[in-house]
Amino acid sequence: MAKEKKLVEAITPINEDFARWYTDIVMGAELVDYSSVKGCVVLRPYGYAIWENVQRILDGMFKQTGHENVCMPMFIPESLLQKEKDHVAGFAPEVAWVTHGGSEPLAERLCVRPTSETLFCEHYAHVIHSWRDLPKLYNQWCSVVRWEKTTRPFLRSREFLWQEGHTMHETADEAEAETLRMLEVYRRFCEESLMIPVVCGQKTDKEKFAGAEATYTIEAMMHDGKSLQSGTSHYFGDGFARAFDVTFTGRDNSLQHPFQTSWGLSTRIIGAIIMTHGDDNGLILPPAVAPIQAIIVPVAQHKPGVLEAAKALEERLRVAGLRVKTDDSDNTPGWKFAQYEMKGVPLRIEIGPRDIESGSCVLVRRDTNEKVSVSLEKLESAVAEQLAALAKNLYARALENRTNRTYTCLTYDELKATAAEKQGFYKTMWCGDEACEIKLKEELEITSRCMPFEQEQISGVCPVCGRPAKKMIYWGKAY
RNA sequence: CGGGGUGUGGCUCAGCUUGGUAGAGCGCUUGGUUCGGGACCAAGAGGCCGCGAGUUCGAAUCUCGCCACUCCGACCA
Repeated sequence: MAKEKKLVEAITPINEDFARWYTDIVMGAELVDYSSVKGCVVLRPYGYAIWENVQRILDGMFKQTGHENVCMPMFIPESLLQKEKDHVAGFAPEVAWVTHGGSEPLAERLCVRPTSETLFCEHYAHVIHSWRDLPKLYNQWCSVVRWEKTTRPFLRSREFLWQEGHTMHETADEAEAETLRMLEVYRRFCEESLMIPVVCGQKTDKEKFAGAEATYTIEAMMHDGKSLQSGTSHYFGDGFARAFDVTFTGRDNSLQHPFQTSWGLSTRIIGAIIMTHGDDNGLILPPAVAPIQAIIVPVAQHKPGVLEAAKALEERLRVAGLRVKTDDSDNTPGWKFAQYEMKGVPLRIEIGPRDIESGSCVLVRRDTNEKVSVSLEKLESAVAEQLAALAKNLYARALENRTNRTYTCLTYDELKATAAEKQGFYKTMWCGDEACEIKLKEELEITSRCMPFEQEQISGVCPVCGRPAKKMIYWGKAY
């Protein structure tokens, strides 16, 4: 009993205070540490390793779609940032400025990039001359800075890591297709690697990216029913190209502006993983990005043969291509169990004298806590099966949560009552007028999440104003 | 940027009301016994009480200012 009490004290229960639970997990699983600059966190080895796995998988997908990585400067001269007026209006309030070099004031202050559209455009103007130079399919992995007022690890920090893809195309159709193609890459990554179901759709004009013609999003629902924009893809038309004077000679020998896209996914996705899959015992990591996919815990490791047996399992699984570790520290097995549950390791492998005698080991799934004893001969296949089953279950659980928390509302009163009582997606029709969107934000404190690609005709009218509806839309509260 | 909370060994906090030798638990180090759900015993190390001014013979404690972190809102990826 005393032991159980201690376990509860270690992490705030998820349904008691979700925000505190989140902070407990982030610190307890050793993902981050705070630094002396507000909103700038240290990504510790375990947290950074998750990001490295995200990078590796996504980068592979980008290579398959023909994108090349580049590295842009981190400073943007003020005059360059100001060339596209919607863009600068959107970002100006939250940029950090460099005003001095050493002790000398700079002739022109430099902004620390909040995003790199302007830098890419300046560069594209130099390297794009002919339709034969198109498309340009670039991506960069970097950090950007946005001087947020309040901050939370992964969800909202002043400096964060991300990738930003920036492409230029000969035609509008081609650029629009690219925008949607990359959104689909994000969807596949989230659903197939992270086991997070997402709603794909378009943002309203109010919520779209500063300077974009259209913004598309993948929205994920967290455990508590709040929404998290997990990746975005923007279509710019030729607006930036015009503002930055990017031109090329077309097939018909006329001077034209290329059409542009950009798309990004950040370390915020780690917040999504935590808040989608975690539970009262800690983090649960999808196997594809787990730094350790299986943790081997030797039991009674001082007894002859135990550690050797554990190391033999580790070696076999490593050869089979798994990220695996043996914890041979002198902490007790119980301590190790709790520790790796906190860190979200998908599978635990216990091996002790009893197992060695019977030629087996014990596998324990992090999601269900199910224990199975497996013959050592079948180790590799059993581990693979358990990991696959866990991944499948993570997706199913997350989808179930989203389904249970998606509410269809036909009238304003119904929407008001639901938004007041239940956290989730509120599915309604919408007339398309921003006035209705603003009203919902002011009166019900909900914002539009997206207009899903998969549309349904759930009624004929907008519940806010009663006029004919154009689209089905999801509303919610967002992180 | 608005509202709340908190700053005391690495961590969680007590002490402050009523000024007078800086404490506890956990963690850490060393040695020993343990090991199938957060072990136990013993001996140690470790603090300019967030920072700066005041008041006072004397400040962790009282006064003023500042800073940081954190939570809840508004905004973003």
